[in-house]
Amino acid sequence: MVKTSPEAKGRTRNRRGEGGLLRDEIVAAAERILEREGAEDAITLRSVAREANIAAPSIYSHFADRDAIIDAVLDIGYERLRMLIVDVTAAEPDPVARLLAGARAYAEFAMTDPARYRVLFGRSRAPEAPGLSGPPLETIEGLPDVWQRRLDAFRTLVDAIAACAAAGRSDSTDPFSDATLLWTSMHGAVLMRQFVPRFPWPPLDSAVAELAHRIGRIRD
Amino acid sequence: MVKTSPEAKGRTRNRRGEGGLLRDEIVAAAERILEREGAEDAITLRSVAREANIAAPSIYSHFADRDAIIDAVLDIGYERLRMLIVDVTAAEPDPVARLLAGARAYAEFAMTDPARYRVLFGRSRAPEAPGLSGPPLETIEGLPDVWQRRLDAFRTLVDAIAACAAAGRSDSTDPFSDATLLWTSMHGAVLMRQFVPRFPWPPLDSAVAELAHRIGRIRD
DNA sequence: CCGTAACCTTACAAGCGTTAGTTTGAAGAT
DNA sequence: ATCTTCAAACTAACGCTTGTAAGGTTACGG
Repeated sequence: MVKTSPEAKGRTRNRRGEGGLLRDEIVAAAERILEREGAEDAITLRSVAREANIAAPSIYSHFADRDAIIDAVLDIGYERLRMLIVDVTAAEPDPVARLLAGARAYAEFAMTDPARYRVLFGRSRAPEAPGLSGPPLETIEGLPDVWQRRLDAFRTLVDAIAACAAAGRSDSTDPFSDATLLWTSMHGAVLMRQFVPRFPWPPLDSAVAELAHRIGRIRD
Repeated sequence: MVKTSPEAKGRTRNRRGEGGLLRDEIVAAAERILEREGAEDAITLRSVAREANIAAPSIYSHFADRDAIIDAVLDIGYERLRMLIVDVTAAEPDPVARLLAGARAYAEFAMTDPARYRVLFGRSRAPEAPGLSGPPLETIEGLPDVWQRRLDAFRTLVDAIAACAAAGRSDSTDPFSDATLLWTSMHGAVLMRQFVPRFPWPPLDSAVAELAHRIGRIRD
């Protein structure tokens, strides 16, 4: 019997050599679940399999285990965030405007897709990727490759503040420290908004702008 | 059969009317698990029962369900934090010193007991307590009683900034907004430090002091 | 010595990650 | 046009943990 219906059980087999197609569908399914359910542990082998209309063990052809799926979701997420910020900042010639645009984009990313953001930057389970724990490093250069890519957005932030300072628009004497402060502050701002939505929050945009100005020491 | 507990099975029964004793032991067990495992979902009925050397269903005499246990842990946690801040700030006559002391205490609480802090302010699962979701409110006065108590520490922060402004030590014109910014910023600072321990973080104390100064608009 | 508070054992249905073995059907060879 | 092969999917099942229901036992206070 030929199954062409996409909803029916079982999947029309991929062509030879195109098994990788399913891999992408699995990740996409995992992302859909994450966005819909809003919690990382809603991503189970079986839920992903259901979502992708697949038998659970079929996943093992493409991923070593459950964590590998989540890692894939993570990588895509970090890349998406990086691209978003690059896109938004590249167009801005003015350093202050660039800083603000980047910060706003970061915050909006977090609020638009809260579950994904929480997985990216607040994963509760096993942040035991090599290099995540251990003694603190002198510079982020010492972090493993995975984190180099993951913290690319942060580097953009450091540069943005440094550019403001170089242009005489900011009093920052330590762009790295100030970027760190600004980054974590925005992190807290978006997470708390997600956690207590009914709190009388000021608009996120103005909060981000205030943080950027005060922490980034922007001249008025 | 594997004995996971050093204690023999079964519990010496409490006296009549003292069943409440076990209730406290259950909560204590849950707190121990949370601190040891570092994740909220390590608190299961059965893990708590094991930790308390109790049969799992015995918990139902004292708690309606799993969530009720966590709620109890939450309530204790919020109260502990509130007390800590009250203790630390009550002794300080100088408003700026009081602000700094309170902020530092908050941050230290979060770093000393990371798992508990995350459950208090970053609970991933079902923040569906009445009033947590829904339309945003005009003031925090509209939040339900549970959250009134829970946000007591925040009120202290608003007052502290207002006191600084009143004493001419801060340029804040909107203590509520500034307190909000400062609160969420500290939240982000501690969470990120927990999430990426190897990042070359500046000392938490100085980060908190910087945030308090810049966001609280403390005069130099 | 009874009633009942306090705690117990047993059991169930779900759901999980994972392993093992089997079917299917398109690609390439004959 | 037919056969062969094997990647890509399947079904079945194991062993585990979970929350919870139902009902049994023990020993203290009246």
